[in-house]
Amino acid sequence: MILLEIEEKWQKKWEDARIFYSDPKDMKKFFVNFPYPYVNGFMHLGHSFSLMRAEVFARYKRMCGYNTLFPFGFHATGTPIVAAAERVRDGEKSQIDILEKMEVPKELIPKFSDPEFWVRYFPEESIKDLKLLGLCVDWRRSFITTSLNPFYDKFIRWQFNKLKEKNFVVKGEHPVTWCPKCNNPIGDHARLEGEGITPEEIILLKFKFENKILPAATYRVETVFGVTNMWMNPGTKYLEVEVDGEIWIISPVAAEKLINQKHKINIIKELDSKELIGKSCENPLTGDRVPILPATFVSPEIGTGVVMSVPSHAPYDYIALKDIQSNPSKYGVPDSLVRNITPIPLIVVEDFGKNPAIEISEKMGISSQEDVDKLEEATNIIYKKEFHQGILNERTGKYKGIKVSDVKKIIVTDFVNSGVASLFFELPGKVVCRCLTQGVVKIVSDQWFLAYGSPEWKGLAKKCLAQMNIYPEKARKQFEYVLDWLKDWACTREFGLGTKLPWDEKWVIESLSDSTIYMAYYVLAKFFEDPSYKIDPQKLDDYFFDYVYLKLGNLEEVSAKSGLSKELILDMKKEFEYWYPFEFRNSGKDLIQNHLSFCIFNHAAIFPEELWPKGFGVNGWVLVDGEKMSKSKGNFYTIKQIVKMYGADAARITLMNGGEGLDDPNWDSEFARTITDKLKNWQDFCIENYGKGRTEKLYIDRWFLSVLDKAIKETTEAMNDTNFRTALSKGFFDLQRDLKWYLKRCLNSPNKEVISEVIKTQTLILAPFTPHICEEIWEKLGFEPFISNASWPEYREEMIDKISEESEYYIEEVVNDIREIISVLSRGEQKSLEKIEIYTAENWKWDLIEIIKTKENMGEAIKTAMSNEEFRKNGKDVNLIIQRCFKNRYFPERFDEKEVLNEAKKFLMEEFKTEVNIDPKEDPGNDRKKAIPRKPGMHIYFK
RNA sequence: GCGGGGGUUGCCGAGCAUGGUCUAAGGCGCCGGACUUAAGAUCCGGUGACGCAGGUCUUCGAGGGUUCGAAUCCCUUCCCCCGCACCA
Repeated sequence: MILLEIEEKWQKKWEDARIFYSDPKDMKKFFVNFPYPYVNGFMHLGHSFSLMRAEVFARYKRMCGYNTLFPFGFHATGTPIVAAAERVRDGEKSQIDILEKMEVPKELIPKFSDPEFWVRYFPEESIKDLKLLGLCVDWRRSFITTSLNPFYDKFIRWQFNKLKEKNFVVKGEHPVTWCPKCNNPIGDHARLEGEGITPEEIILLKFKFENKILPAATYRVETVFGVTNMWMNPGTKYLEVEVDGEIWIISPVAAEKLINQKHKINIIKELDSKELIGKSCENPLTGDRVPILPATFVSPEIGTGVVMSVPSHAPYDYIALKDIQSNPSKYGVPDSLVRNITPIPLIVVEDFGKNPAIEISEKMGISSQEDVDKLEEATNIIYKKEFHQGILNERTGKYKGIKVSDVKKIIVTDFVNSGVASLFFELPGKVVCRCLTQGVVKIVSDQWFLAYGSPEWKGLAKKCLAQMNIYPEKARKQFEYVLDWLKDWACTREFGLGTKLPWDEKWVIESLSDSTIYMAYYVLAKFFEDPSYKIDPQKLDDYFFDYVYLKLGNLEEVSAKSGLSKELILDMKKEFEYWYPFEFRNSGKDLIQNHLSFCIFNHAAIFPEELWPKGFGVNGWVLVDGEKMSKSKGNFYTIKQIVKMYGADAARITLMNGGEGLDDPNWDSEFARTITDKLKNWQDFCIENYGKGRTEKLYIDRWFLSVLDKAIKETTEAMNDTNFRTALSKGFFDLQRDLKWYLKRCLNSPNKEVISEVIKTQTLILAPFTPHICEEIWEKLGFEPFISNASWPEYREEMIDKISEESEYYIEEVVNDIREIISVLSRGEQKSLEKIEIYTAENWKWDLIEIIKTKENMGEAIKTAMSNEEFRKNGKDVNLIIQRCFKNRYFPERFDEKEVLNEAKKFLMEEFKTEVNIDPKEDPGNDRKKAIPRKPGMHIYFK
């Protein structure tokens, strides 16, 4: 059963009482937020974990006496929605399927051909779903991004003008994976094929051929010193092309690529490779003349279709060369041309001989250039080894004696500067756009960048990070690394929803760049989203945001320009000054390397130090019953579905119990299914027991109060560190177990004060996790609504009582010992007991422990003990006790064992359903002698 | 390769900072029992091995070391996961 009715009831009450509508007040504040979701679908389980961490923290802080703000926006910036809308318009089946699978009402689907409809529809639906979860969000502040929201649009323009003023926006060019049809970069998510593939730099080495250039493409520039010949594919056409004033011979595909990579080209004529094969060209570095030979492994699709041959270090080259040397006529070249070609060793690696490619080919038994799998493997092995360990030999001239990994960059720069080489970008694999077009590399010029690579900006960002709380602290290193590693970020696109770049309106600001400081916008959204303020966005320009956010300009002027009253403007300003900066922003760990770091950078650039972010939380990715969530696996759930199946409280607590830290949290369906009953039982228990019970005080009451206080302490610590699973574990599951033990121990007759205290505390601890049922309990117990606004239980050091805990632990151990003896003796058979006799340790044994506990070591302890005559009488036992204590470094706290046992006597009798005697006069088995402090002797009699 | 995080008893997952009550919490699963006409749920007990009196022996990726004592500290080694971007 689930608790939908109760949930609805309280959600309505919260809304009616507007308790989560947070306004500035004369009290300490806490601002929590969460990266707004992209509105191309419903919110799902994947969002919900990160979200719930913000939610639980917000509720917790509220109970700790903070005026807490938790706003929630929606992100529409970027290309996916526009692209998806286009696909709907084109009637593309796969896209319509996606919408149908999401359970979008069928009749609405045609409307999704308009991007604006997505932007209206999904935020509305998401808000409904999130309300079902019982979030403590101030919904007045919700908004969408892009120019569809003119206020936000103005805000982003302001932000970019600020960045520009500080020279943090710069112009430049960079290579991207590009779709020629969509005329846009193809991000990973927009690919049918080729995820993770990015442009790689490859070097074109300009071999001279007649007056022309034969550009050989290679990842291994350093091997140019060992070239023995060139390879061209005998079966394909080549082109003679004018490239930047030189004549190049390259494959047709390569010519296309050059156009996209900012080269001016002009095709002169087509060439048959036969016109070149058999002739020779000149190595631009060594001046050697080398023959051009045919090889089928050369692909015209990759690089330039021209490959240099280094048989000493490249297995492909070696095998092809061997093929051709063994049968030149088959390849149509004269024997004289190839007979004398011998591999030229260049790179020295300890474990390899002179010609590693030959060795490995022989070892792996590679016989033909068609044996692609083995050749790839061999190439990889050699490449890795030579790159990391290889040292260049004398043939490489001035690079001799240097490690390949150290010298590679230098060589490239040298070659490019001296004009013998040219940079080129290549995709190391096939990329296919969602529109089915194959991706290419394009060098985008006139591109605007956020200069995250700038050292001064990095400096500010690092300073910002240093003053932040990172939850978990473990993730800080990751942030430090990212701040260092980030380079300039291309912040504009030619296509998609968003805000236009204020000074260059052909560009739209890209989605990760318009979402960096918008937490400050929530503060104003309260005003912008409320039409009764009659704010005209057209009148709000930079001067306005300057005033409200940065205290620049003067009120008179701002009021005059904006047409807003001074009071209103001051209210906005005060609101901002009250709430900002934010204390906690939580997201998945995947956002560390972009969004969260960008957030740091942009705050550091625009705002003064006191307004920099105060804390980030990051977490892993939700697993569903141990498996990755995915639509294809059929374990993909929206928030709506989850709430329907399990209820909001169950969903919330299941999420928070699923994990913490950077590990992937796990949604446990079994837990979700069973937890509601447990919560319901708790409710019943509370109602049944609150304010009832005996007034007499027992040991066990003292014990439980101590345990309760410890639980509060540990739970509070966990909550403060956003370790919510630990908090649940200590503050709910452990506490419930202790409660059970307590009830058992007091034979179901709890002390009135104690039980009431526990009920109250436990319910308060649960409130951030399962607020609905806790509200219900709170109300039933007669407290003022709302528990959401009640105070988190306070920990009181003086309630911790070590002696009670010790003595209770003692009882537990007595029970365990009795059980063990019974089980050993009964050997699986059922035997009934006649009686149990327990003998506590004599007083002198306790005295002994008091004396030896302060001693440094065993020797000293024995010495001291034996100086006392009474101990000396029992020398053997004294020795035993001392040994035990020192072996475990454990000296029990003294308490009256007999008294404790006597109080627990009824319980023990109940537990073992037999007679129990404590310290009986008769001791036929001489069991008392075996007793040591905290470990009584005992004798068990069977019938 | 670079950077980060990990390898714990059937599984999940604590513990490791501050070495000793650590055979190592808790959950799940499994076994036994109670309840029930029965199933489910719930509750109790067990769940490394051996043990006819509360004990003994063996385990924390692997190997070595420090220590009276190591899951915890040090060294070596193997393996796994995540990120490395132009994007939500």
